[in-house]
Amino acid sequence: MNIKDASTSSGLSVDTIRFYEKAGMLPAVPRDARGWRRFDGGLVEWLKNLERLRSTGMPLRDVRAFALLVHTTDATQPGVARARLDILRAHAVRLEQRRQDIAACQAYLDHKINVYSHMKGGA
Amino acid sequence: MNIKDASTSSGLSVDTIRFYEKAGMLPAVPRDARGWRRFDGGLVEWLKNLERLRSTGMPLRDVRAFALLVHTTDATQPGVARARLDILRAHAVRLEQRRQDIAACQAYLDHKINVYSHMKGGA
DNA sequence: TGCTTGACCTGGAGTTGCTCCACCCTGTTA
DNA sequence: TAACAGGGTGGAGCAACTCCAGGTCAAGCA
Repeated sequence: MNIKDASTSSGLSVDTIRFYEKAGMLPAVPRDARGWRRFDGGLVEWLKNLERLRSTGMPLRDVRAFALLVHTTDATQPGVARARLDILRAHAVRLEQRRQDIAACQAYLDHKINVYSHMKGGA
Repeated sequence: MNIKDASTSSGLSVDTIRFYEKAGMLPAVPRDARGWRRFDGGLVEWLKNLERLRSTGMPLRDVRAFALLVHTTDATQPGVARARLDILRAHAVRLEQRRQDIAACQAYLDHKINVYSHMKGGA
């Protein structure tokens, strides 16, 4: 699979994929004879994971740390699974915060939309 | 109220408040004899609105457009309420997308956390 | 055969939205 | 009178992309 298709299936832009590779968030990406990146199923799955984590606000430094743990260590070794868990749990906390921010903002929007909708000049 | 207190009650940093003023997202902020900004109740409420909108990802250009509409136009004039509604409704759509992203990521995290938790080296 | 097209490559500049910093002014407190 | 706390400004720095110029290479076509 070429980078364009990897972009389409992962939801990351072509530029972002190249940026992530440079930033050390991908395992070694194989190249063909022309020097083009080749993406197999495992790599595309990893890109999808990155998209999930980033679109919900995990900082790049955490993503990079997680990537390093996943691609260079063995989760069955003592401490490694724990280190990965710490990063994921921290993100779970962040998600809960964001969920609440969104709920609060939705309440605000519902109220304002209701107010404006009933005005003379409104919808 | 000084800028520090406005920061505390709005949840925006002092630097961010000054940045928003420069970016044209606040109505005229009165100054005292020393040149210090003074924030009254209405201004603090507006800062809280900005915090809600920004923390949930409304782009600055939309916030700026909304601020301009709110502070320089009369919502009872034809078209004005409608213009404000358009911006708020666009954000409501964005929120729904984010809610879904978060739900999907939460499912991913739950799965991964479960996997790592049951490993030898895990928690 | 040479020419154009299209998909990729790289390095680097530009953008958004803050965040930090150095340096300055002023009222109060010891 | 000196230090301190709270503000002010302009500008640099940073995160995370995004865009762009200029280049390579294989395929299609006149």
